[in-house]
Amino acid sequence: MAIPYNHREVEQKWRKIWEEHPVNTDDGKKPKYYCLDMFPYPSGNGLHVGHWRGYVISDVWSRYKMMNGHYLIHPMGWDAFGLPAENYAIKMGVHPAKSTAENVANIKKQINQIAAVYDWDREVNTTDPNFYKWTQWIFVKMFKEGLAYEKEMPINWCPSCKTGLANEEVVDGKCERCGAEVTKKNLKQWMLRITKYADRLLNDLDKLEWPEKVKKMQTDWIGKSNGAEVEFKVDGMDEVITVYTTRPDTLYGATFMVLAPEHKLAPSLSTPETKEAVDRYIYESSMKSNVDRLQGKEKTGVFTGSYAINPLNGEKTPIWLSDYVLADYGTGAIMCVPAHDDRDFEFAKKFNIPIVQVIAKDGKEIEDMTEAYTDAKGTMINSGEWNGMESSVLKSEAPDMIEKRGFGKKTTNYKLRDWVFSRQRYWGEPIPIVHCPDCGCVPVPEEELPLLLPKVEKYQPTGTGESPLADITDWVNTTCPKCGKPAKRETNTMPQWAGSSWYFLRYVDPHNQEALVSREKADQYLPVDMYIGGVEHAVLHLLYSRFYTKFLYDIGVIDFDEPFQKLFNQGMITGKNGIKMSKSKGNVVSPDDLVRDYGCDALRLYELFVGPPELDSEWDDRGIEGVYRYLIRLWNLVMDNKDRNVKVTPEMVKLRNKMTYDISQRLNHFSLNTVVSGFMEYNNKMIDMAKKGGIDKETLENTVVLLAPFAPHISEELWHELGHTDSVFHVRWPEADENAMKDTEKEVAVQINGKTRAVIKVAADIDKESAIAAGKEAIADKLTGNIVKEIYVPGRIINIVMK
RNA sequence: GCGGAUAUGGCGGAAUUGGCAGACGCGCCAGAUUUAGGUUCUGGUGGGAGACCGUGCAGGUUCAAGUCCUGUUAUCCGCACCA
Repeated sequence: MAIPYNHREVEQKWRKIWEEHPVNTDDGKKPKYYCLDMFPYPSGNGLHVGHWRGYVISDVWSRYKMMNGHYLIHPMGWDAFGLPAENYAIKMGVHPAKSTAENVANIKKQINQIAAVYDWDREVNTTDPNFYKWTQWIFVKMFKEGLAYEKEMPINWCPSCKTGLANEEVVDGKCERCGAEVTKKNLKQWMLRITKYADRLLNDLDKLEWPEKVKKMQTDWIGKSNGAEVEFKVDGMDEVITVYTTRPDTLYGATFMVLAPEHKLAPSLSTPETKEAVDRYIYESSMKSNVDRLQGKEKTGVFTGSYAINPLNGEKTPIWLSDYVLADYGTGAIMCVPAHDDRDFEFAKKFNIPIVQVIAKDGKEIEDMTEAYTDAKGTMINSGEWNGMESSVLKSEAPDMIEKRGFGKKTTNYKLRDWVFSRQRYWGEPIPIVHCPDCGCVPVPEEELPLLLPKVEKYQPTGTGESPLADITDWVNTTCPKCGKPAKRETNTMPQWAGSSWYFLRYVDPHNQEALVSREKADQYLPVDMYIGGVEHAVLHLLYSRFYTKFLYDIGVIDFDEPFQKLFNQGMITGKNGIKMSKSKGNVVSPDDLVRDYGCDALRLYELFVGPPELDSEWDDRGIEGVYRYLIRLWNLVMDNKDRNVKVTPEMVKLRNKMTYDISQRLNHFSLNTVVSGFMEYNNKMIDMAKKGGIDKETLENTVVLLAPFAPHISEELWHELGHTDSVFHVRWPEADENAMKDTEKEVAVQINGKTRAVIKVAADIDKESAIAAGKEAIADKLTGNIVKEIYVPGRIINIVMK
């Protein structure tokens, strides 16, 4: 009796050997392959089986690339600055530096259980001064290029986290982190001019092999629209209101105008009769929170008493105020065409404002309009000189026409806002700026970076809009790098996204003291070929990283302007009934026990086997038994047959090639769940074959090589049991000989009117007539009607159509 | 409201893209081994006595539909007055 499979022994043995003799080596000749995991925030809760999934997928893919002759960049690091780490530290009552270090050590231990081929020499940590030196350096460069600027403005403020937030961090009017309702607060903030890159961020999406869903989300977030700004004179006043519209073709249909209550002209447009109502409306709007404003479905508004002159036809249109117009988009004022816009229609109906149709629907004017006609399809009517034009044509030509006539201009607008970059918190990179009374904002000289985050006793957020750093007078008081006079340091810190926006560059040159990354190494190992992680970063981290990469390209640090060529979003692993795993729900499954009982290899396989990798999957512990049994059966199969000297038959050759073909195909399509089921299926076939007379060594070897990226330890062990001394990971990934896997005989279903009546075996190269004849013979007793049609799909189906 | 994804046995899920629905696994049933339980092994397992019926629901195209078309429902995700 051979030795039974003991996962613990096998896994411990190879873990140690691989540590001493790494399998991923750079000989300077192999092409690189950079496969990146989204680096984790080192949470105190440790890993659950859901975290494993992405790491297993990326490791399988990496090892597969390695066996195809690549040198891997497959690193891991820690996104350790930011709110979650700080909130955790506050909760536990320890300094974030301490809790972060502990959590990193703990999670690293857990990640090592996965047995991924991470190159720990490349490890980075965003809180390491040697790392954040370069995070600060990039900020200084951006400041010098005019991309980082200070501005006082109402920003999103989380009262629970006591810090400002970027637009991207506000979800449904709530804080992305803690769920508290976000309020507005006037604060002087550091901003990054990401809007300057809006067009490139949008257009370059085309170059990327990313899930369409993510591209769409970024496209929508950037929100580009083309249209025109049109100037309306205010009747009887020396004022002009500029509106932005994407539908200048409907200008003749503009029967009123609405300004956001925050519009700077709003208070001055009231008349003595309307003043009270107007002032009250402006005040009430200012008191509403974001959430209230979104929830108020019924439109509200007030007439100012003033009129604007439509520049095309000279007609007087009433000017209203309403909070359905956003102050910070376009010009904060719109022209309203109730006949062709849903919102304007609703407003006009409510306040009895005339509706003028200017695009004919189905060639005519609509009587008793009950909803707006919003398509730009149809001929223009009621539109003076534009009558008879096609609306879609006019829509694209009108901006130029308006520009020529001198009352407006062609304009492009974006929903994307500049990035609010300061946080009023302790645990982040200090913003390397000195405020000098004479010189203004002066960056810390590059050679003085990193500007260290001072150690403090009190790191709790103040809630006043100032960072806890403001209390450390020794640190705050400094001298101006430019003029040498007394000056004060910026006390805000950077958001968590600062480090994660560029960390992937550092992995290829993590110890460089002179540069963020040397140009040689950047050219050699970058960009990232495959990026694997959850979809939750679709518009946060992934947009910011693209922005940073483009900036670093522009200033010549790197020679590419997109960081991640391919992106794969793995689905979430949930608890029973699709409930997200969380400590509070008590449904967290820890990988530790499973590794102990079934081994790393079995858990790796099961992580893949639970379902299609891109979809969410419910975890069920019991299923792991299945893959574990498979490993035992494979082990026994190899052990029982490795020394039998079985004569190779064409069947074995066929099986081997089919297996190679199937596994490779599925792997290339990222159908990793079916790869695992494929291994089991072929294993059952090999066991049958072995029972009947044996299985040849070459087929066993081939199996073990194919399995290696998925279950590295057992594969390595069996590879050596099969008589090899070098690592299985140095074997080249096999190629299927498609000729050798062809069947000489095929099973063909014989149908009558699409219903299977028999299954026959025919020669694979049989001609149509013979096949049909053979089929008919097999079902002769059932051929009772008139045959109308006979269909033969080679190697698959014979269908006799009978009446 | 708009956009996207998903829907297949008791359960997770397969289905070379229009060609034998339910691969593979879990669970369950029976048998063998075992003093017994567990492990392991062998066989069975969509429904129905049956002809047949079966891929969320209703139609359609086709010799043939889980797959294509039209409509519809449910769940999840994203966006949400962006003029």
